[in-house]
Amino acid sequence: MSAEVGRRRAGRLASSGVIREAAARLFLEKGYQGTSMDDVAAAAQVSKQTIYTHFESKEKLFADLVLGNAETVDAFVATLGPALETGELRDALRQLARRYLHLVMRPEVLRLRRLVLGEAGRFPELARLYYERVPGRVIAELGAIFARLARDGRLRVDDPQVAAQQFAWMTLGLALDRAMFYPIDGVPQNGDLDRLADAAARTFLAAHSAP
Amino acid sequence: MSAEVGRRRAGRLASSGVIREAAARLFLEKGYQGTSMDDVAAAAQVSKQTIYTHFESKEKLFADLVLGNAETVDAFVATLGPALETGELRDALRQLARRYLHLVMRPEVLRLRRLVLGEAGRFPELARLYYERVPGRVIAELGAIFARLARDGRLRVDDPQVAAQQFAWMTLGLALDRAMFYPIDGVPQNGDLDRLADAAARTFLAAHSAP
Amino acid sequence: MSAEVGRRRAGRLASSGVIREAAARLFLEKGYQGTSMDDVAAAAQVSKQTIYTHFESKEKLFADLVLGNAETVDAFVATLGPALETGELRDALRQLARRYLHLVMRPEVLRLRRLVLGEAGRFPELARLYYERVPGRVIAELGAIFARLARDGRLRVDDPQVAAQQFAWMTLGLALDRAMFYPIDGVPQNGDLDRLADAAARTFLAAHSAP
Amino acid sequence: MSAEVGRRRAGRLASSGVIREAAARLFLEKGYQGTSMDDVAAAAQVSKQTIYTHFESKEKLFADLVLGNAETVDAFVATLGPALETGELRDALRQLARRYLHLVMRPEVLRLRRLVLGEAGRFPELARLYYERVPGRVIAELGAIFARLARDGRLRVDDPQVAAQQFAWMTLGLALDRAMFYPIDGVPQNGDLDRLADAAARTFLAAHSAP
DNA sequence: CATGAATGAGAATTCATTCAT
DNA sequence: TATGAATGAATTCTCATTCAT
Repeated sequence: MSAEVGRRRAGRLASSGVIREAAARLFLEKGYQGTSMDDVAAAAQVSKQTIYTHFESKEKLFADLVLGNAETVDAFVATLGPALETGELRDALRQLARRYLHLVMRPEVLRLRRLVLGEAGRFPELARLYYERVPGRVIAELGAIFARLARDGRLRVDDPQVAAQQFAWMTLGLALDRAMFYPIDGVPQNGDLDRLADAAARTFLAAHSAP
Repeated sequence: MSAEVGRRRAGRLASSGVIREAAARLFLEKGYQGTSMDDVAAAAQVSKQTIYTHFESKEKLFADLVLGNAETVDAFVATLGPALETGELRDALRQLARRYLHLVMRPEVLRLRRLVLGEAGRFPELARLYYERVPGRVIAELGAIFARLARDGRLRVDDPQVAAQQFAWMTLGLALDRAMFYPIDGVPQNGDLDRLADAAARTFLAAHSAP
Repeated sequence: MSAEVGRRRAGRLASSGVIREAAARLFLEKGYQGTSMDDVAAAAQVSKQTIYTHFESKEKLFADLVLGNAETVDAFVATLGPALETGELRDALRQLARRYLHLVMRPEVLRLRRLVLGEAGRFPELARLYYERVPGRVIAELGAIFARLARDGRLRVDDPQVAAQQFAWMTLGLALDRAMFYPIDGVPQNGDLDRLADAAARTFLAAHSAP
Repeated sequence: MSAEVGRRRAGRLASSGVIREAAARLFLEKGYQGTSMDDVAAAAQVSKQTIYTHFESKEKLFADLVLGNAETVDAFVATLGPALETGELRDALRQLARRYLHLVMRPEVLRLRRLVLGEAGRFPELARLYYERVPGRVIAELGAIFARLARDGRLRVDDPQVAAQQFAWMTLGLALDRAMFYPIDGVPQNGDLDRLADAAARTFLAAHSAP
């Protein structure tokens, strides 16, 4: 279940990378069960045994894919503090809500999320890790920031963690939940997302802005 | 040969129901792919073919289970109007948030939700139906109620549908999302849920209560 | 394997006939294995058990159908003698060749022939019976007539049975064989058949007409 | 690990051939439906999945068998021209009729023919191909030869194709048709076949020999 | 005579994984 | 490192037939 990421040696890189990409594409498109090792081998243009040279099992290959993609979050999380702690809060929150929602509604992200959810029964540990590294991480970071904003008197909240959850879920809630149940192609358009994001920021501030 | 008319249909109804129950239990516990028709037959103590006498295919059996359980929602939805439109709003909203969150966090509900999400790729139509009949339905009803409350001057909202989403997702958001990724047994306790519900109601009113 | 034909009692007739017709239609269209007893029951609009009330088994039902349709041959065979033994032989032979070929190329006949051939492995006895009662019967009768014609000096043949076979197969040969291997719908048109029949009669007479 | 290069492909070729032979034996003996993939696997002493490594499906395996055996015809067809276009025609035709009939009445050929006929409903395309490559091919070739003989004044025919059909079916007709309906073991003996072949040649020449 | 429910024995096909080279 | 061949176990679904009523 450990990621096997980052320790690639030169020789392995070629096959390993090709396999990883092929597997990612197929898993995201057709699901875990819907993807056979034969499919992966064919898509990566290697023999099936070659996959087993690089990845112990289908489960390991899957775990590698899921956790290997958590990097996007790092970049996003890193921007949260700067974005919120400088300049005017109202505007910053609105911008943040928009960016957050757009990020989460990207097809790859939705697909990965659905994939992990769908296999949470089979891979509980993996699901937990994914949650902590991706959605949980954003909310935790947001909570920390809200705490600092509250301490500085720029926000009025009782429990910053709870406030972070409320902000996050007011923003994402419906759009994300709907997207999980609907075909991922037919996802709402940018304009709609902006409206939702703005409304979330507005409500949040109406309740929590410092007097 | 004609004296035992009394328990004529016993055999039939019994099988159908027994199969349904066994299938429900297994699907919810082990997922769609994780449950074989042999498993269902064994659990229901009927022959495999008997299942096919009552249900056209595994897919139909699955659909029957998923949509057959949408009734719980009817009861809940029916209480929304009365609960919110009489008496003091603040208290009613808090009570509602609690009831809503408790309902959604019931293990059967979580399991079914996860099951449907996990199979949304394979059964897009079914996922859509489930969404519309269950979570979508609650939010739609809530939106209608908020619209009436706004018209009567008891609530101050721009767009009642958006407000409904915000209220619903502020309430459920984190708890539900976390539960989807974690083993369903280890779900938060009542006290925690109440805290979250109360906080959601408070934030919502802080932003939207009539002046 | 015995025919069960002709001993119908009033009460049974209704169902029995309906079943027989439905079975005939289905067997001829979809083959023996391609037709399930469920199909027959559905087509006949009776319960499956009702079929078993009238026919001991699927095999018996099949045999009943195959042998029950041999009656068409009786009528045709009865006309052979009169047709050939009166009037001018050349014309009579040509007419006969045409009628024979048209009869055999009728879709129902082709279908039944193919059906029996296809199941000859499973039902050897039935195939033998069919052969004797249908194609074999015509050739035997033809042989007898040719013998009489030879005795009367109207035909010059060594072995009337062999002559009958030659006449029959010169007439049918290609058209029939081809039809067995091709979809039965796309069968040659009347004009073509007539040409073949005429050519067969001509060749036969060129070789065998009395001096 | 690299010393045994000599028998490298043994395993592979062995399996493919063994499977093919086992399948041929079983299909010809018990028919398409009568032969299960389990049977084939057992007869070939390989696992069922190994069959699927070499043949995409049961249908493909069947098609492979049916069309793979068309080569016998090549050899026979190649001899037709030389046999008929040199030497005395009367004798050549009689010899040809005998060889043709004997070839067609070989048990393997009869069995394959019956197999294809029996499955013509399920595999129309395959039946068509078989017809064109095997019986149709012989008749077409015969027609071409008859055309040349007619042009050279050695044969007197209106339509060489029709004459070819008549010759072929006078020769094969009865024996072949009967054999299709009867158990293939109890087929007529050589002497009988020769009599039929001779009679066919005689009749054909009586009608068509040049004056 | 008629029925709906039930069944046991197979059917083809798929899949993750390993072996010999 | 890479491969093609091989496998055993499992899966969904079908079918002719029989029981209880």
